[in-house]
Amino acid sequence: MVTRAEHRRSTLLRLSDAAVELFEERHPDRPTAEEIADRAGVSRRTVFRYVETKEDLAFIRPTLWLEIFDRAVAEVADTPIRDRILHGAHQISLDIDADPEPVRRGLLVASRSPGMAGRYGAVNRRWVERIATEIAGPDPDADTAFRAHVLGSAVMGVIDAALAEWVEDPRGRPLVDLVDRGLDHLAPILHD
Amino acid sequence: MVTRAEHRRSTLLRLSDAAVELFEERHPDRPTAEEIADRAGVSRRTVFRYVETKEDLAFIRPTLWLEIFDRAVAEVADTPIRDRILHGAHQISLDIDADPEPVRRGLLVASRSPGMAGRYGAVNRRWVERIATEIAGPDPDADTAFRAHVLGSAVMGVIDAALAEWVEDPRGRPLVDLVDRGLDHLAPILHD
DNA sequence: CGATTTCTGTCACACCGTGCCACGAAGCGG
DNA sequence: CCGCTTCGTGGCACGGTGTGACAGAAATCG
Repeated sequence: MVTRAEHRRSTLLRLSDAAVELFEERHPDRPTAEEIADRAGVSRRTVFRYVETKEDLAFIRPTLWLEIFDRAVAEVADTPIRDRILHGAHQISLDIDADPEPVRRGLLVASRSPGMAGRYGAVNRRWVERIATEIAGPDPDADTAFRAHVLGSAVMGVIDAALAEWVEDPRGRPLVDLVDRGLDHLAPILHD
Repeated sequence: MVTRAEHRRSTLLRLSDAAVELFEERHPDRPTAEEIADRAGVSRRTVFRYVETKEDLAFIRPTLWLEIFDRAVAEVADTPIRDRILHGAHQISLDIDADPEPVRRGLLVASRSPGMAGRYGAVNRRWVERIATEIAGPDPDADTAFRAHVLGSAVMGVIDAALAEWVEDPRGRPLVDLVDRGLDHLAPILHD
């Protein structure tokens, strides 16, 4: 007997893998929702019970990272902002290292398909907001919120650039190192 | 007799205005492509000769800003990066001031519609790349490109935050001032 | 002017994303 | 273990999207 949560999670990852495979095989065309559904062993209708558009299936894992980040940040809530972000990146890296290939291939597919830039941009923006609230702290005034948004975008830029480099060479430097190096560029302005 | 360039431009802006109006009227529902086409006085088919998706019609003006930015930056090509960006922002502000309402309403519509966050994210990303290449200069090495991407995201964050504040109160401080203030946060790290 | 290129509307088509309904399997209190 | 409820699913139908193909009008060019 399988719990509902386990079942949902495994179906989601099966859909994700099927989608990434098919987006690779069909490039530059795109698979239909039905093909993805068939390969994952579910009906077309069910696909849209897991994601809003089929393109979202390429970013399932990066989307799940938000939860990891939340938990990680909560663990070190009373440390400086830079440490919190690094700790979050570290926990995410551990998750990636457990099985890097699907992540890498998903990000590659995403970066090549123009139609996906939009959906990936949406994930990106959610991350910016998340990091900005982390920097702003509770009840920020207008100026603090403004500054937090700017720094949030900058940190997201670090993560983006780090991921882009890591995707090209997954056997190279660990993702955390790349993020660490990127944050160095922001060191003069990144403080609580 | 109307030149082709003029004709295309006026059709595009007519589509943009029709779309913004209808997205406002129909909120939280969304107008169909056919309704937008009818109001703009063209066929549904023609809409998709101007934009890839109907949601793009809310950002027509921000998209056109890229051209203004390119021209402005070229004018002051030999000044420090901060001045170039400020000059670009200044030229864009002049364009906005000529007719601010459509811009403001478009951005408001865009910020409220979840489906649009994605498409707006795509525009956002094009801006990040554009600014990053401006910062990186010609033939950047890997480290320079990495740093440029980080700073590009940060600058985009400034513009984003400035636009968000300006949209809320268009009679408040001019957009250039808001961008200027935002760039102050990046001053310690923003140099050539 | 005629030849050519660009823009348009019409039509047809595959596909997307969603509401609705019925059914089976998981969860839960007794 | 048993009934009742809740959740996840497939099937179907439907309005809507975005695109290829084609033919005609309008501009550009020589």
